[in-house]
Amino acid sequence: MKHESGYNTKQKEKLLDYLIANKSRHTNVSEISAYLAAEGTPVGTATIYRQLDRLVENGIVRKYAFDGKTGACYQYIEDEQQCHTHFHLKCLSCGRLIHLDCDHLAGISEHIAEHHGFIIDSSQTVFYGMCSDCAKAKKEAASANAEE
Amino acid sequence: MKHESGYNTKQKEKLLDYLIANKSRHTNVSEISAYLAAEGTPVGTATIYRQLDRLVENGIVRKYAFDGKTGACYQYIEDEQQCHTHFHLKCLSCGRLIHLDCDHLAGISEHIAEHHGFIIDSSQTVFYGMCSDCAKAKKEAASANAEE
DNA sequence: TTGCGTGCAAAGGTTTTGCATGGCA
DNA sequence: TGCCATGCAAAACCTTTGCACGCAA
Repeated sequence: MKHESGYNTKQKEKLLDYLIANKSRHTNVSEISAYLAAEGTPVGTATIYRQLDRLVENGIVRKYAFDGKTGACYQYIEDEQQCHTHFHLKCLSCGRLIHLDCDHLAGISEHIAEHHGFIIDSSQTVFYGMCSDCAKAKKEAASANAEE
Repeated sequence: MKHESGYNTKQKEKLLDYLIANKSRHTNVSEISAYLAAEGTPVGTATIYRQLDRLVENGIVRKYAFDGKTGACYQYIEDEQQCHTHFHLKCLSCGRLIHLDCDHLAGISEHIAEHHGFIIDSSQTVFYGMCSDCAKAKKEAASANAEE
């Protein structure tokens, strides 16, 4: 099985521990770095990136690249199976990222795979739009500004 | 109607010209910058970003953010109407952008709007994954590397 | 003329790289 | 012991921001 290649160092262990402990959500490098430092095992940024890269390559961790400036996010992959039913919604107004576990949506992947010959990587796919809060706000602004 | 707001400058014009001329594919800032410079109308990077931002806001250009380090990509949106039932598939392997007109997919927006209170902007939303060609190629590579 | 758009340069943030050292196997 | 991983710092990169000047309206 594709597992931790290379040596076992405590940095790598701690890093993986953290990822696993937070597998329900995604983190980023600065969070990881801050945690490890606070935890008593400060790890250099370069090392974190290097380990993360390897973990991603080995399929142990998933990398999300929502936005160039925010920095990439990483998340431990618990099980292969959870991948295809999990999408993300990102609000373009407030920037909120919403995790979406929905069986109905899972059908999308299948539909597209079958009918369009395209395999969606839902971990990389983000639906952009507006969350209910922002939609409300914009609706009001728009009605005041209607021109067409 | 949401069009080029603000003044008409030759920089903006050239930039838009380039985007329209390359509407079949996506470009990035360095490409644009290089082109404009070679073309005899060098435009400052800051200006390109600023104009691009505005174009994106006005719905004239679509912005893709694949990866932090690659930089964002931009693409001219040909027609307004194509947007709301129209999703995009982008192959992460070969970079191909596939336009997807499909009634079934249109239901996605409604489902998410109703059940998740989120309004998808399909013109900004891109499904990332793998096209059939690349999937085939990868499948072979993966089976050769199977360890479990 | 007014004020927006532009350009330059500097700042900001994330990620990568080089090199010497330290630790795993 | 040999080699990989680490750390630090510098570099590279993309993007944003400040400020003065030029140009569109």
